Amino acid sequence: MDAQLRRGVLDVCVLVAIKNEDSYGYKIIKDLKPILELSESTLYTILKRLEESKMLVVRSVEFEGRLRKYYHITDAGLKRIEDFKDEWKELMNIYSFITEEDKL
Amino acid sequence: MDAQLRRGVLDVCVLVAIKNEDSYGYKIIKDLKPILELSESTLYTILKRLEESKMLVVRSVEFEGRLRKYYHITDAGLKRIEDFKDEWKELMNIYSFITEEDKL
DNA sequence: ATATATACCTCGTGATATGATGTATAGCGT
DNA sequence: ACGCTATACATCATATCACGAGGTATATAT
Repeated sequence: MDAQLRRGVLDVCVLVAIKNEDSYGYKIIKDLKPILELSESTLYTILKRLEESKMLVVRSVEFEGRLRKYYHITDAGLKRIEDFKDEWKELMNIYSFITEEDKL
Repeated sequence: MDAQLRRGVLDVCVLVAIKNEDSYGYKIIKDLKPILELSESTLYTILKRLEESKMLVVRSVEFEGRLRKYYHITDAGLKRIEDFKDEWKELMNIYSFITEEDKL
């Protein structure tokens, strides 16, 4: 998929991935794999940004000798998902423009 | 609309705006206004990029003492629009993921 | 005269995704 | 014992991109 189009949905997908159950980096990548491939460097960048913008909070847990950072969505994060749905409507208008003009 | 989401459709909208009839910068902005607001700096950046990637070709015309640069879409430009439609299908999958997970 | 519309252009900035690279542990096969 | 793979985190450099701010110039209307 086009890189630009992808960027528009990346952060929302990550938020959705942790929405119903707190999750951690490695698991998020595996869970999203069927929908959207993303590398670790990409994900951790996004997670950091989402944390800075207070859309999620982090909690570190020791698990089998390894560190795990569990991410939990905040109200702001939930709102981001809702806002995305509104933006999608605008995007549908643009899509209609693209396909209808194309028919002429 | 979210900046990232917007980026995914900007160049395709510009291509569609010149698809059926050659057009020039100022006119493209006015034509796209009901669909998508874009500034001159944004548009000219996009036009230059689309020219560099050979999705359109340019022809300069003197009109009432002012310079006009008419943009004409190429086969590569038309293909870009078609590719976008395929990408849209992928994007719809992602959208379904976002809305369905959200229901749980 | 001045403001507005037309029409182009460039530069600097901030935001972003991504590959490359690094650190460290657990577990499994040979 | 050794190497490999999976797990799990992190950082840095780079390239791409939209956009505001600012610049140039002409025609027309007030």
